[in-house]
Amino acid sequence: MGKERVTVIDIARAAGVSKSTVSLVLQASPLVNETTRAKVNAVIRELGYVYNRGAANLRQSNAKSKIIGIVVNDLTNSFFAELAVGVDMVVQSAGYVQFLANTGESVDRQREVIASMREHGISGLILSPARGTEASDLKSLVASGIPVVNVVRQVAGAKVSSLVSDNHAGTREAVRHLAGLGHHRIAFLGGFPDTAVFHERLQGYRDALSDMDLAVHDELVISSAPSRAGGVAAIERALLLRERPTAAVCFNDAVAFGVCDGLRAHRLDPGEDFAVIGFDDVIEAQTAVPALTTISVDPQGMGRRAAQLLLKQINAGRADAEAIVSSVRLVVRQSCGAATDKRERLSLL
Amino acid sequence: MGKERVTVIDIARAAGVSKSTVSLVLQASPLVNETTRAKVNAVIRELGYVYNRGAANLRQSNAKSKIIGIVVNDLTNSFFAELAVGVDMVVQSAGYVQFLANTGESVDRQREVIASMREHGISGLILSPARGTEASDLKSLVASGIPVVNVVRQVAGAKVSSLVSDNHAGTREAVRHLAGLGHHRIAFLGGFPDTAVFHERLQGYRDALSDMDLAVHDELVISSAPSRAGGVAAIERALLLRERPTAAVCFNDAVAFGVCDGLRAHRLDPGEDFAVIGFDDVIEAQTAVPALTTISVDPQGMGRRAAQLLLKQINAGRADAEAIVSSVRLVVRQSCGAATDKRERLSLL
DNA sequence: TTAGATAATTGGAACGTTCCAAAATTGTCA
DNA sequence: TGACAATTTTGGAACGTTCCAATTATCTAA
Repeated sequence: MGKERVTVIDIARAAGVSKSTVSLVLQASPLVNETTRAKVNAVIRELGYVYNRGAANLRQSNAKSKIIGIVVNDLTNSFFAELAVGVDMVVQSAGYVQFLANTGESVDRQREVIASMREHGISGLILSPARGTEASDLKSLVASGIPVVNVVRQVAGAKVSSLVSDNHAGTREAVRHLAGLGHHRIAFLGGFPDTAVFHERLQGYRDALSDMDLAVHDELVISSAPSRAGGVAAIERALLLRERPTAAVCFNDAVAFGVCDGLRAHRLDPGEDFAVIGFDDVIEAQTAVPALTTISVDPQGMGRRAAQLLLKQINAGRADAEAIVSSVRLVVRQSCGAATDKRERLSLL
Repeated sequence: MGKERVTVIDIARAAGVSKSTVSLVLQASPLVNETTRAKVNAVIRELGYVYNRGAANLRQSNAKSKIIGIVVNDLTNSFFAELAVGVDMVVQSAGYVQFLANTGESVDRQREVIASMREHGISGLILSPARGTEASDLKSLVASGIPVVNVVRQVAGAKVSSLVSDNHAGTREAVRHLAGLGHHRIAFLGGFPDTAVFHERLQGYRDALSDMDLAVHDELVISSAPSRAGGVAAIERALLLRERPTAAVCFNDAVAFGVCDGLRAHRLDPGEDFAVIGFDDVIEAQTAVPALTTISVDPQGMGRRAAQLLLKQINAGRADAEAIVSSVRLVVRQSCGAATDKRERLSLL
């Protein structure tokens, strides 16, 4: 039953008009008479017609496919899941649909999925590049005139727009806050040192220490995987130091949660005995115990802004690359030991 | 530069063959001579040709589009993010690409995204239905012969395959384990009571209590949003009871984490003073402190199996609906107070 | 050498839509 | 009523691919 497709021609026949008229109705063209439109629409519903976008954008090679691609490097990290949700929101409401793929930090996989998306005729791409992505990986894509917006990470030398958070200002503010609370041995924990993001955040940390006339101790910078497990590992090493730190700025929230876990495993109370600050403000940050003080980058908002930027470029035909640095703000909660009230947490219940 | 598309005809001209031959090369047909194939492939690379799938599956209306759709009801829940990653794995390696959309539990949004996916000619759909989805919402989809696999939640009366976890056996085993540890006031916390999943898990809880000759106290069943915040709320209410429970089986891991948070807020130590068991085994379950005892449903594995089931149906032309109940197992960690070693956690570092 | 088989190649037609130029219909006003 | 404009409608061509039937090139063996 219902095996063979209902086409625009079937509709035309049933409604007693030409296929061109049906096409105009489908595009909500003002050229068609109201009565005709109503009749055609009725037939469309009756026959259960479904529009064939493949055929459509075969003809209109300029006005593209209404698909935008989004590829992220780690979907299991809730930061990226939320980013994707933010993108989805604006993209949907603009009548586009999103193709989502996960690369798991593999540039090979990334190449495959981008190729596949091109074959499907995406009109734009939002990309959180896998580690090790080079400008050449994106070259043919941008050469073909498909707008690309990089998020979270930049790719050096690539002529594409980017939207990254102000990593330098973020860690800088975090360190200043901790120093203001009287800490002077502040660690920087987690993250892979071969990424630009890591260096930006680390530099913010270093600059803030200088600003506050505090010494920079290299042994207090401990890199690790940017994950919860990595956070546990990093704090373990930090606690082995002859002179222990009393506070830490973490590469991201996942690391910060791991650090809290590790502290507890040593019978230390995060927020009381040791101050912890994260980066990202993922959704769990406010409900965790202790609630996490963190640099808020608002992943969903970032996804929304990236999508808007991309749509702007798609509509503009070919806007030239712009680099947007999205500002961040410190959200003070319990984990840095400075919060004075519990209202924020309780209001969630 | 590079504005106009390179087509199969351009390739043909440049390689000195006909477009039909190029087409055969693209399909890796054995009919074409090795030398010709090599030459054509060289030209393809040289001119930077990209395959136009839209045009292709316009012609071959039977062999579909190599797109599979996946729509989930809450992508910010890491369970679904991991499910999507699992689906992506097998779908990618079968040469398909995945269209992912998030409904945020809205049936309206769900209707929109499914319609959009149909227009793009998906060859199959994996669906974790939004709350309130009815069989009629899927009717025209299955009538058109597109295979659908429901995951996590079933839709009553819908003639589609489904893959759900054995909810009843899961909570049953959890309760038995707690009873075996000597608990006899065991709560069931979290979840929306208007879902089938809730009832299945609740029934497993009840049946296990009966099995163990324990009384079923209705006040120990406290529903809430299936989220971390919901877990906090549920345990708050449980601790207000005249006769407090000493253990809880939670609707899912998110609730369980919230319960741990809530316990700590009352200076109770989860695992020591109160036993907590979750459901799902999300990735954080093993790294959390205390590591969460939970019913493992292996979200990635479930995604993989759902994708395999779907691909099987796509290839079979039209396999009839099958309902698979995926078995679950109790993973004992610290949060139920029964774990004897820390090796599992430490091995992660 | 050639008949017959096999291997390799090829030109159109077709898929379902949109666009274009042109035709048909309706409306307006002197 | 006729002439012109404005509104609606329409038939084909085109988009980039695959399929089919048919053609051409190459091989085999008597």
